Amino acid sequence: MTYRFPSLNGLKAFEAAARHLSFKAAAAELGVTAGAVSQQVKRLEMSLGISLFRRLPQGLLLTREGAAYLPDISRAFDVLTDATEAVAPALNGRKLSIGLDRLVVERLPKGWPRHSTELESYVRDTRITDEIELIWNNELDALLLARQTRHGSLSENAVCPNGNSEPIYFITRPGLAECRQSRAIIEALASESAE
Amino acid sequence: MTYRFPSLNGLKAFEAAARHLSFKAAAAELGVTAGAVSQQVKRLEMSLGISLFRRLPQGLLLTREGAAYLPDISRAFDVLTDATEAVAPALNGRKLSIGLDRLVVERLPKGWPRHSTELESYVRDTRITDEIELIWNNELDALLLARQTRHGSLSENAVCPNGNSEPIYFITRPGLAECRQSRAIIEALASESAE
DNA sequence: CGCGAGACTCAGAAAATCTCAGTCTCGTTC
DNA sequence: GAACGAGACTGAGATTTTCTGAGTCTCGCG
Repeated sequence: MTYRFPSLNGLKAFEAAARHLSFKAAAAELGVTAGAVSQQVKRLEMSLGISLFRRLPQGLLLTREGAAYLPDISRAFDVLTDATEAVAPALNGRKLSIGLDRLVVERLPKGWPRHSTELESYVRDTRITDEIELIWNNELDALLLARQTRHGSLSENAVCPNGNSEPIYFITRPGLAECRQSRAIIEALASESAE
Repeated sequence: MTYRFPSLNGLKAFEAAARHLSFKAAAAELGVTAGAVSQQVKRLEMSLGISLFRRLPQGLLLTREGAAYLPDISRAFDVLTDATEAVAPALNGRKLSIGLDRLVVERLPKGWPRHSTELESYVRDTRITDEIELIWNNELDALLLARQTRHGSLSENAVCPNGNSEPIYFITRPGLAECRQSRAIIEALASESAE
């Protein structure tokens, strides 16, 4: 099974331009300049060998082909966004699942992360474990370990809680390393006073 | 309406790799190196914040998320290919519609393009007209004109039939200018002996 | 006739992507 | 259990794609 379709960026430009019937508006939506959209659409038209828009002085008009193409492209985009949202909900406001090893649990304040209203809003649940596997499985978002571990290409972040020279290791998938949630947790850990 | 989805090239790599459960095979299918696929998938995983594959020594395995994601992505790709095929059938073996102006008709052999079995397989139909509009409408693929015309950014190709110093102009959409069909027609025109 | 809006074009800048060469990890073979 | 092969990974640099920015063009309007 091998698919034939044109440049996907071109489709994005086409879809937006067709919705707005304006390259300028489409450009604003996509966060690029109008020239970029114009070029993308032109390239798409060339690769398809048909024209999708009629350029009239009053503005754009879809050709018959363009009008026929648009709904299908929109539908495909819907499928993509829905699927993406389902499998990887936008990080906005999502809480992370954290695994803690036994040693770490002893070093954290009682009731962590519930002891802090701020932290609570970043952490969904915790469980006691040190299995790196669970991160690759997406069953956990991150692990807090008291000892260093082999972790392949996961992201590791050593944090020394306030007044303590023993670091705690924050392990997570690369994609989560830089998100607000991770930052907040690491920062909170750094300033936890040792028990 | 604004869509959220990750790099579309990354999705292409993911889809192929997931079907083959092999980056190497996916790379072969996509016509790139395995390293490129590996990088694309990794970037996709990072942008989603989840892992899609488990990398085992025996090969790849989809994670639960990867497995959930795949069918939707495939479906979206199906929609895209079908839509594209519907609106712009692959040029392979497609015949062009040509418009001829009156003067050109007089200068072509009787029964053109039927007089040549080769040409016949490139031209679907002809009609007498000189309206550039019809090309932008996709109602015609090309125009053969005896006189030069303003044609915006359409592709123009002047051909002098054998032993004739008056050129015939072959006008078409940019995307069709270089295809086999256009080339064949232009070449045939060049060697038509004048009436 | 001058103006404004929006699309277009072209060159160069910037970013994304690919290749290439080399590494690493396993599993297999002898 | 050492050598080997397969396939995935990595990083640097090359290549290709895409974007920007400035300037042009067309058209409608006052």
